[in-house]
Amino acid sequence: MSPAQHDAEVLIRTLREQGQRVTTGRRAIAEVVAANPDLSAEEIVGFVQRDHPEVHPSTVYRTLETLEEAGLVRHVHLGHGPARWQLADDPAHRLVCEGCGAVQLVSRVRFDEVRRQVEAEFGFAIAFGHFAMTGRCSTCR
Amino acid sequence: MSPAQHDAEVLIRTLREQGQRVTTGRRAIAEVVAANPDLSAEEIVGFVQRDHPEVHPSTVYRTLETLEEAGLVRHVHLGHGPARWQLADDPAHRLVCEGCGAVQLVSRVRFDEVRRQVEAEFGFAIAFGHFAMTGRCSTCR
DNA sequence: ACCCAGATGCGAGCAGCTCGCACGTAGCAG
DNA sequence: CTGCTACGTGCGAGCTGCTCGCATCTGGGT
Repeated sequence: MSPAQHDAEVLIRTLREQGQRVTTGRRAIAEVVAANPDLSAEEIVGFVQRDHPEVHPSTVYRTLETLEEAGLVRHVHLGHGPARWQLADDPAHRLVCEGCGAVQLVSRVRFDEVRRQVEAEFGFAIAFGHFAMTGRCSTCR
Repeated sequence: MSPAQHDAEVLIRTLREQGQRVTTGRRAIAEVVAANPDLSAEEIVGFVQRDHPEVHPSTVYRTLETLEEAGLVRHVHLGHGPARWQLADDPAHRLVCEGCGAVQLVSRVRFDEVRRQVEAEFGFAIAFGHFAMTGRCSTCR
């Protein structure tokens, strides 16, 4: 079993443990999100409908919301345009270049020092995640 | 003349210097943005239409775009919902609490150290601005 | 005072969701 | 294995926050 399949299993199992029903659509959506980080909802619809054309876009939106409330996935805004979905325990933070649009993945733990510093100085605990950080990558500077 | 009126004058003058036309609508929009940071486009429409009810919402959107291209204003996303507009030289960065929604203004220069650190480690120049930083304020933690 | 590129009012259109409703099915009780 | 029912779904309408095309108007140079 691939790591992504394993992740999807965990999502599905956790959903069931929380008293939620497991449907074909939910299972397919969990698999797609686990296997493909940073897809938009519309892209997820595309992947899901390859195998399950009957799954409606609104079901995808609602399922993503359910999974997010369950703390299993999260969405992040990389710029204008649709939100991007990923597993809640995705260990990377996104740096988006305003010049070329490139997305640089950086391990979250490498921001611990910055987080500590901001927390000490401003009493504010940054939750890197909901919005990407925008700026200029080394080649665009 | 209030500082905001002065700022508005600078905006208008710079527009004209860039070969753009100065209209009643543009003047009114510049004054509203200079006097009230972090308004949404729709709120700006409201303010402008008090004195100039003929100014159409689409004019406000287009003028904000023009002012942004001229480097005079910028928009920032504080969360879901409409963008918020401010003068490009607004010296504050926004920290938005995910718990209570409070917006904490922090002088940008106080992030210089963080910026330097991230640049040294990841080769990425963070442009605090287009997205606010989300997290938890001291009272919500 | 005249001219015309550029700005505006207006309304249609679009992206990205969100919601209400009727139907269908997961999952539990028996 | 069967039946029940509340939760999930397909479907389409609706909503927010812009964006655009077009005809008309006007700022500002001559």
